[in-house]
Amino acid sequence: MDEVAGEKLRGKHPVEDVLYNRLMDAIVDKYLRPGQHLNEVKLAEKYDVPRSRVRRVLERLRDEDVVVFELHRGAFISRPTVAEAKNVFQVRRHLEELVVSLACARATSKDIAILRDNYLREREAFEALRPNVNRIAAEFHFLIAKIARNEILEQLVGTFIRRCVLVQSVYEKKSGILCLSEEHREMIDAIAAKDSGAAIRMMQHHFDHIVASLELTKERRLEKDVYDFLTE
Amino acid sequence: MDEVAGEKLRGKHPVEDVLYNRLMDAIVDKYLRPGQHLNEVKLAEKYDVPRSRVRRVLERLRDEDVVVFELHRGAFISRPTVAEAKNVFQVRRHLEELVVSLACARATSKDIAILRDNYLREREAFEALRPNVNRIAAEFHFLIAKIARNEILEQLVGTFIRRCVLVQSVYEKKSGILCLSEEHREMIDAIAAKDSGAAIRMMQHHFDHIVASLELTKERRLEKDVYDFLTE
DNA sequence: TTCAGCCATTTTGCATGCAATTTTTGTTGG
DNA sequence: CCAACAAAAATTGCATGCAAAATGGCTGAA
Repeated sequence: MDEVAGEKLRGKHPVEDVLYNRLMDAIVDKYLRPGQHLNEVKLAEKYDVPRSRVRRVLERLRDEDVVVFELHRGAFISRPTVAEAKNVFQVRRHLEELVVSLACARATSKDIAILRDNYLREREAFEALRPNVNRIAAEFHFLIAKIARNEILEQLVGTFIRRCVLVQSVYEKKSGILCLSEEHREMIDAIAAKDSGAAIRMMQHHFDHIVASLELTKERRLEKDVYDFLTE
Repeated sequence: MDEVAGEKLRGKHPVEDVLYNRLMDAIVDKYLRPGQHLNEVKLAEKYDVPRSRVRRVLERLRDEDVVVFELHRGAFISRPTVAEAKNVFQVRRHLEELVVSLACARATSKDIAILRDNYLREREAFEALRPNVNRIAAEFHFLIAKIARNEILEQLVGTFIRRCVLVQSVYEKKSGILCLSEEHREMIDAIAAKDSGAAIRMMQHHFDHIVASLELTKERRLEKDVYDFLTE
């Protein structure tokens, strides 16, 4: 999940990467929720970096559509609408069809081992009710993308995974925390067998289940909830 | 091709959009070729804007992978490698399969009319040997993306179209300037008939032909060619 | 003549500071 | 007591200026 590192040519700075990763992790772990305002000077003070760097990082996040800038109001964690949510998942689903197809053709036994390791970690985290299940599950999809051996696709899928986390952060039904790791396991088997037809079908079903776990009928506004917790 | 306009919320500025569009047009029209260095102060003087704005625009182009920054050397039009070229086209082809599929389902008669108009303009420009054929042809693909009515997909396809122009700018075989407008016409017919199966196949063949028109066997370095014309 | 090493120039990277705008708070009048 | 208005505080947007780094030219020695 760290396609950020190792970019010396661009005007990137290790300090910025730290802040970038912290913020992104906070978003993926759903600690920072959509609608949240990100104060530049406070972030700058907290991490002891000049404000210009904070701003640079926020702009980087904006370019990934993870935060939104409002004129003279600053940066906010972006709050996808229902339409955006559907569109993002539609595109991601399609992208990952290509991903598994390529992964089936190119996966080595070592790749499969890495996937199986991820499965075990996800299962373990799920059973122990650890909060980082989501991150491990997201990593699974990113690992397949790496196996596809198309760097542009890999990077693209990475950004879509993060955007989808944001969507889930807003629209996920709290009730049914369904276990999706078994679907991951089945997909690994299909990839290992190089059965791309089966793998693509599994991926489609997998996304059907994920989207089904979302409440995409009405808009939700999270930032209000912060104050509305009294009125409900 | 202008998904830039109308974004007041982001910290964007009309003056920046002008420069952005100028640069992007220059790239799409293959006036600015890959490897070209972009001097910040000269651009700033030419368009009479502070350097900070030029820089902002260049960073925006960098985020679309159209320019590359090298540390303390500045911005260059990015020069895709053979591997990148293949990967970009692979992803774009797959994305546009989804695009036509959706377009078939959602195209109105007005949409079809817009496409046919584009076809006529492309054909006309082709026969008149006008240099803007490429831009019109690129616009065709963008128009279909708009018809698909998925804004995220639309925007994404837009960036991939531009990256592919860059690839063609480097790797296109000079010899056979083949006429692709007929394939566009056939695709319009398929979309009008709402025959998504046929439309997808057409799109695939279309991309086969485009990729076939590229010389993707060896790396090409354009900026060297400027000087290598003596040695060949 | 040629090449290595050094200095000057050019160009970018980035921190600082000011101006513009929003948000909040305090006050006054109804 | 509440609403409307005004002033102040906070926060962002952005231009300017300086420091760091790379390129190109120049001198001197082999």
